[in-house]
Amino acid sequence: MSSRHIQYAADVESLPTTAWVVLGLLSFGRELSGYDLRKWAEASVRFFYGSPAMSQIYRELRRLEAQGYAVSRPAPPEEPRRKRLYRITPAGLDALAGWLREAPVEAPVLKHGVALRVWLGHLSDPATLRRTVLEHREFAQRMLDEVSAARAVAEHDPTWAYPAMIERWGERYWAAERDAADALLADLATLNQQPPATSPVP
Amino acid sequence: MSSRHIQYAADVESLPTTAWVVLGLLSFGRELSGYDLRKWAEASVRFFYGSPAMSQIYRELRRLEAQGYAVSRPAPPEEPRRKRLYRITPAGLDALAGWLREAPVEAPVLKHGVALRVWLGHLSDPATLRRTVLEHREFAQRMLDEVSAARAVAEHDPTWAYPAMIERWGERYWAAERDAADALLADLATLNQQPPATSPVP
DNA sequence: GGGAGCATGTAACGGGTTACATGATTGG
DNA sequence: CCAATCATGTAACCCGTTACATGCTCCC
Repeated sequence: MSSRHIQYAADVESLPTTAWVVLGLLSFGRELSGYDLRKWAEASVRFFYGSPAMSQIYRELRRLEAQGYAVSRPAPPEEPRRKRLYRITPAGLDALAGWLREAPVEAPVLKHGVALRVWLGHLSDPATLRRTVLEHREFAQRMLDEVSAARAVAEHDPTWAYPAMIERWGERYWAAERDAADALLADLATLNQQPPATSPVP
Repeated sequence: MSSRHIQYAADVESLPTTAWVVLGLLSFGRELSGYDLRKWAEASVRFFYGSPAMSQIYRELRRLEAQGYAVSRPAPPEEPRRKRLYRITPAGLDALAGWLREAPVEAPVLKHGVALRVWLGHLSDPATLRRTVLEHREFAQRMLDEVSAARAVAEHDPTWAYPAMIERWGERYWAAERDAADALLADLATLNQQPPATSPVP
């Protein structure tokens, strides 16, 4: 109803990024349920953007459908389970492409509880710190293993070239995270050797 | 008022992590204003946990004081500016140490808008993708420079051993982030060379 | 004089979480 | 038969953000 001419954005009540993530999953062309989307997000998006809660996914799906960016239908009776399948619309593809073109890229968000704890090391003890970092090292290794497994699946198919590329990126990221944990463990060790630093013979 | 005997936690209506971050800043012993805390967070915590909004810091300070974890006083009249200075209390130190000892370490939160965009590369174009990643590369380099500068300040003082250690960790983290961006740029380049991949001689 | 930075807040909003509720189907 | 998984939601909560309001002081 506005008198302005706006090309791509008649009604863009700008959606939260999570909505674009969900629409992004649908943009690969498959018809999926909320549950499916969750599983897939756990196996892909999780490594670089976390994975939204189920309830959040359902909310975004309803919103996307209200916006005309997706359509849904109940699964046909042949399907054993009652569920609702979502598909992206041309308008949805357009909107997603427009978001990619125009929305400014937000700075990456990092909340690193392990770094926070070491930073407050003066209120902790060496053993606890060491254990915390070691657990994180194992977590990073696990993430690396999982993202590697995910990548192995969709390799060599040009349709999945970009997801595969980001999975490679994820491998590098989590390998670096593991290595940084190792370096931190080494730093912690040298710090603990220092206090009795009245070294007899230099 | 409870009949139970609970050593460290008579009334722990568990605070959000941001409150512990603010209390953590105060745990280094200085008496600071909300504004001071914000500046300091920008120069330290930001590199591994983001930096909360001013309004959030003020809110947490009020809450910490209500809990008895911090006390405040107006700055003395000698100070040119009207402000309120906060100091950690023994109870606050106790509570923070208790949190470090007992609270489970949350998994690190990562929301990487650049990875998200490349993951959706099929809806974008090579030039845009390349520019996005390049900008991120520069962002990571900037973060690296800034954390290095911060580290240079407090080096070699045992009081700041743990913060310095985390600044070293931050340098590794942001260097790795920059290198991962470079690797991603290389991957993007090879992908763009591939489409005319009817290679004449294998 | 005026802009940059100092300093403290209030108000509105909403995104994303956990907890809860419900019920079907599959497979050991 | 019973647990795990599939499948979809509602309700409450609150963290954290942006936008706004206010006024001071420093320095060019």
